[in-house]
Amino acid sequence: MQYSKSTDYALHALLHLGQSDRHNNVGIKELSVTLGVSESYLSKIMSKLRQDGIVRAVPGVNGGYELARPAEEITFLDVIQVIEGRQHLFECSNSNSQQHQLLAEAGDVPQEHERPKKIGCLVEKVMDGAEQHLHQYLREHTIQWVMDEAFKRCNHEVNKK
Amino acid sequence: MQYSKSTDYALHALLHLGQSDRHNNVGIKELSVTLGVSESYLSKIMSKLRQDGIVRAVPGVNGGYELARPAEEITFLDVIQVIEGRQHLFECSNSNSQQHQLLAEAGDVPQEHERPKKIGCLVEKVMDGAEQHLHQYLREHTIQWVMDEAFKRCNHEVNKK
DNA sequence: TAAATATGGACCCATGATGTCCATGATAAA
DNA sequence: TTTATCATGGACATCATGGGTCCATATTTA
Ligand code: SF4
Ligand code: SF4
Repeated sequence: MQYSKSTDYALHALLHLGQSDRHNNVGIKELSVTLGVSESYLSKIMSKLRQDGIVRAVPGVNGGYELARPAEEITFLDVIQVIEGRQHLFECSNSNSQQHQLLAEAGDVPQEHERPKKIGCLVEKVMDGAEQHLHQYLREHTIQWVMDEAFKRCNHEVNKK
Repeated sequence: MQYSKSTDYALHALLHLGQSDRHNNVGIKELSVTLGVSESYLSKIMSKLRQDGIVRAVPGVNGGYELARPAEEITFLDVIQVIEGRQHLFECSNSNSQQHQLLAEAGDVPQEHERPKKIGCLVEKVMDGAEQHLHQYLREHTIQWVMDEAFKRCNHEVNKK
């Protein structure tokens, strides 16, 4: 259970776009040599990012990519969800087993008025809770945050001299 | 990016063991029909759980599995790490690219005394931080917790009548 | 128009998840 | 001691997905 390499590439590509000047779009070629990934593969990733409104793309001579919105509005969660999809971390695969009856209905039979009762599974409750915590943290960190931190470190390094 | 079905099965198997009486071990056959999974496959999972000290197994007539320690000491994180492994959620795959130089050294050259400086990557810092939050939540929820909640619900249902 | 650039479909390969089957070993009951 | 019961682990089989390449096409600017 790991994030794919594509997520790695996407994050680094966005960081490069962020560091480049605004309104100065950078082509797939430059991104490719900077990240050390083939143009073919990287273009697939950039295409996804464009479809989800993270970057803008302009074809033709001197074309390329640029961030579609300020770097402080692009969170890690945004990027990850574009690449990895939005499926839940945990999805029950045997809700028709005997186990399910026990856990979901807690050994009791609530048959009045035929309500299915939608109590909500306890296992999913834990897993979804965990996922929420993960997502909250990823939502609080943006591309801009990384660039800011890098800048601070740079200054600190200079002051030490 | 999703937890595997094996994790699902492992959790449910442990819940079943927890609900069964202590010192009354349950065989792979019973687990198999309860969860609706083949004996062959489920036994692979139970074997893993045994190797990591989550359950105990005794062969022979009237043999089977039982929890190796109290249910309140078996966390969701324990189970997940046994099945999914202990690799990090994010592992950098291109630390020799040009990007890396920029981010890890923040555009500066700390060449005094040849220290590699081990500053720590900012991207990994975010991802590992997120992973810590995820793990913390999973560490706080145990097999016993699920059983307790199910019990509460059962009581609540009875009181309403 | 021509060169540069992004887009998207078709395809390939390696790896891992899921699952089955069987030979072997260990244990307790008869 | 014998035997039925049960767990263990290796060898496969199958399938989905990640990771990646190649090429034909469309779009834009010089
Ligand atoms: S109790 Fe929850 S996880 Fe278990 S089978 Fe039912 S829905 Fe699935
Ligand atoms: S900056 Fe971090 S994530 Fe990026 S290449 Fe270096 S180690 Fe990897």
